Amino acid sequence: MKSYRSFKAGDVILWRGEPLEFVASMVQGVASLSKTLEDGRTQMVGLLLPSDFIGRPGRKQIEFDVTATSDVTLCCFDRVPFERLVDETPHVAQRLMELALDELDAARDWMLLLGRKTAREKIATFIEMLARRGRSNTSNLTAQSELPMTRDQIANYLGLTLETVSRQFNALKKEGIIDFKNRHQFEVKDIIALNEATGDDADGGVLS
Amino acid sequence: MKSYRSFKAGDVILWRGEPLEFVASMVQGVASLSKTLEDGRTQMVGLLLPSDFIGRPGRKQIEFDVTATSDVTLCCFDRVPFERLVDETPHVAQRLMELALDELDAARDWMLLLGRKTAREKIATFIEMLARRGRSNTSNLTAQSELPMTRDQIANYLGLTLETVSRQFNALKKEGIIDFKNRHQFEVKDIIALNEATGDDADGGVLS
DNA sequence: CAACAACTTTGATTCAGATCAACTAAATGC
DNA sequence: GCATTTAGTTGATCTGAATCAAAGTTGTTG
Repeated sequence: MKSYRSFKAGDVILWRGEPLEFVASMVQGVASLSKTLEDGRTQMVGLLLPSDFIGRPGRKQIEFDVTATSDVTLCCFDRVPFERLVDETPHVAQRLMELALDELDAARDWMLLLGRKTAREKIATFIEMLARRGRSNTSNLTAQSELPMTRDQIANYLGLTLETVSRQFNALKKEGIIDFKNRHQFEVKDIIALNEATGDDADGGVLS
Repeated sequence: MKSYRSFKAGDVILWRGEPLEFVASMVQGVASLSKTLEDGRTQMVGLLLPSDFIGRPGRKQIEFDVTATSDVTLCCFDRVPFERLVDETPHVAQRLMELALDELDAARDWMLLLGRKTAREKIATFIEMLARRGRSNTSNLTAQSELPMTRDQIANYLGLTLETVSRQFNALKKEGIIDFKNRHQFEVKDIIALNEATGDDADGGVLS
């Protein structure tokens, strides 16, 4: 009923349109949801971090590709018995609705970012999100965080090119707002300036 | 329990963060969901057409403004008894989940548009969507459709400026792909060319 | 550890779409 | 039906980010 599956960085976990045989919970690693245009331009439409859920109650297929961004472990459940469980347990159905609404809110925040934010604002928002959501597991207090993707993947998430991502990271570093321990570990040095750089309402994060 | 409410074009139906007193179904008109940055840049994150649902099962507030784009009539239900109905009727809860997943799919398609499509592709996608979704009520066969928003609102929906919207509409008109009866009535003259101009996979619409 | 591949940075140049600025057409009110 | 306002078009110019083009780094593998 329950099984673990592993994927290497770069592996495709699910293709768009493929029948969904299982639902899953992210155990470790980072995966991305992405959509592609005819000519190959791609846009990530979601990130899956540990504890996130993969699956669509009542749907037999998905409208995007799911790809392992880093090495990934999933905890999988067969779809059919899982759906039976959902039908029989209102509490679980309710929880899934909450998750769907959270994803919807996240998608809409990202629409604002993609449609209206400058490259600098996009990068600042992305860093701020990682610093908040993907806190490194050793301590909750250090601002040291993982950057779990390549510049190219970040570009596809933010609707930019990898060159622009690189330039904006280095601009924020030069200004002393962030610092890099190495290419995939960063630290927020000035959270106030970072928040200002996102373009969001000052109280946006506090209220939500 | 059930009541009708009317709004004039431009009226704000709900503000972000406002407690949700009611849920509603769109009876007529068009409303938009939008988000705003500190400095006033705004991005529409959804459109509500007749028969669409306003409300968030289990949530007491919304994360965006809802504004009447044209004159709007809503059929409203008090939130508390509605939630009781949802809790007691699995079938209704299931239907709401379906609606949420549809919105999520729509949001993700729009993320691809906002992040990766050119101005021309955005306009073509928008027209194609209206021609498909908002077919004029007199006949299902004519390609005559309503354009239920101003150039400025369209720009906020597509992540463009009104000038660019105007230029791209006129470019498509000059190419004979669409034609305008007046500013708010258009007709698709060449559906093949329009589809090509969207940048989507040729089979995208057929499979979904 | 050398050689190779993958990723990142940096610089020069270009271009799509934004911005600025008139001007025109359509609604709305008196 | 004329005046005023609001919405839309069109042109000129500017600019942020894309594209093109090397180098420089880091990581991997025999």
